[in-house]
Amino acid sequence: MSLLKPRGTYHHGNLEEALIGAATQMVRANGAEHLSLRAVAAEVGVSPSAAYHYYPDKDSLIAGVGKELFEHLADMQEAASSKFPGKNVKGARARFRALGMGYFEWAVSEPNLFRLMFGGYCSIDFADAQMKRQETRAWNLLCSCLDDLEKYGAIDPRIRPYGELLAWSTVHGASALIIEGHLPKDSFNAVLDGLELTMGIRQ
Amino acid sequence: MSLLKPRGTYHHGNLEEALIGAATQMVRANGAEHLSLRAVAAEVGVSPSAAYHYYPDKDSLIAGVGKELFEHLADMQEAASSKFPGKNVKGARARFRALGMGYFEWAVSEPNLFRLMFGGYCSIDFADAQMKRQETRAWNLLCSCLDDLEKYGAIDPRIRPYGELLAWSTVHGASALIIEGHLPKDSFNAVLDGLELTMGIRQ
DNA sequence: CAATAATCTGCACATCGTTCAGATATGGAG
DNA sequence: CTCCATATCTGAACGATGTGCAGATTATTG
Repeated sequence: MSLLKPRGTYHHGNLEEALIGAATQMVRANGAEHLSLRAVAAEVGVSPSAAYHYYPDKDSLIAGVGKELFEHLADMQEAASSKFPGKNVKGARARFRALGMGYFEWAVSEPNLFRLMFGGYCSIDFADAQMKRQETRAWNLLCSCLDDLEKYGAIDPRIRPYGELLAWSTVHGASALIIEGHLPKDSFNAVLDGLELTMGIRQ
Repeated sequence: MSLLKPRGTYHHGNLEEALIGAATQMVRANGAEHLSLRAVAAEVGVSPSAAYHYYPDKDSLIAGVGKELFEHLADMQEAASSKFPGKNVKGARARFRALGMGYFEWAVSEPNLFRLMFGGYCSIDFADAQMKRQETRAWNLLCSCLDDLEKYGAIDPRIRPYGELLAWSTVHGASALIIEGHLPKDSFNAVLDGLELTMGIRQ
């Protein structure tokens, strides 16, 4: 199914997903604050009103984009983590680093999408079951990585209970601050180094 | 000078600041994404075009709000820090905690303003000299607090070089994640506890 | 008091989100 | 195959928005 409706036809056939796809690309390029529902509809080859059959308003469309992005982020985290399957200290440490780096690189490479997800642009209910699951997927990756580190004695056990909270907050905060120009890009490596050092993560 | 232009008059007398003031209040209440330049002008008792004498477009007005907010944040950090002037470990530790808590409480009490500052809503050039100074003011508070901790031997010296970066990233990240509903509000205390623990900050 | 500059208004335009009546296609029942 | 209910989409319209411009009003300076 293509995004653009074949001309001469009346039914698109794939509108709901096509709208999300086009909206995602336009947010990616111009930022969520400049997204125009009319432009999205035009891009897909459909009248503006057609969108209202699938999304009650523009905010819902943006929320739809956000939901897909959170799935995508969880997928990426899984991919990053599974690149280092080693069942030993080295593997666990590599996974930790890959999770943090993956998060940051996603943020830096797609700042407009990252802002949409975390900047209050999309009104997603994160208590919602389906949404919770996506967040939990990524969260669990981090937890089990820390569990592994603990199992191998490669993390300070007094610190372990704070692990997920600290790691996510730090990595997220550094990513956000760097994206917005408050910190230089190359500081992220130092952040990861510092995080490993402070959490007592060692070879 | 009041915000509202006295009726029957032609010149406002204080438009530039009045616009910022009204805009700040409206962002505070409804979020930057719903700010209307026309509504701001109306609130101040002036025609929409009048605003264009002081700000070339709506984004610049929002940027003006942002600049003031960064000044305000630095002021608050100074106030929080100066509440604990003790020239000893206890004082330095209290300052560290107060800086983090102040940052978080500001974020939680004014999420819309916090988003405007850090969510990519305002296009501020943080390389700009005046802007740099405000950020540096807050940054220096953190640095000198960490310097004090080091001086009193209350922080792991190996970790010290990462201190500012880690503390700001972590506190900012936790604040942002909590505001957006990704983490529960009460997790911030744990974040601060964990931060002190991992950085080796001790009595 | 006169003239120049600063400040503000009124109107216009294109664009936007959204609504709604009605057009068009699809799929199932007879 | 035909007919009809239903899903899907169009077109025109409304009010609101950001912004530009010509000109009105006030302040300031000589």
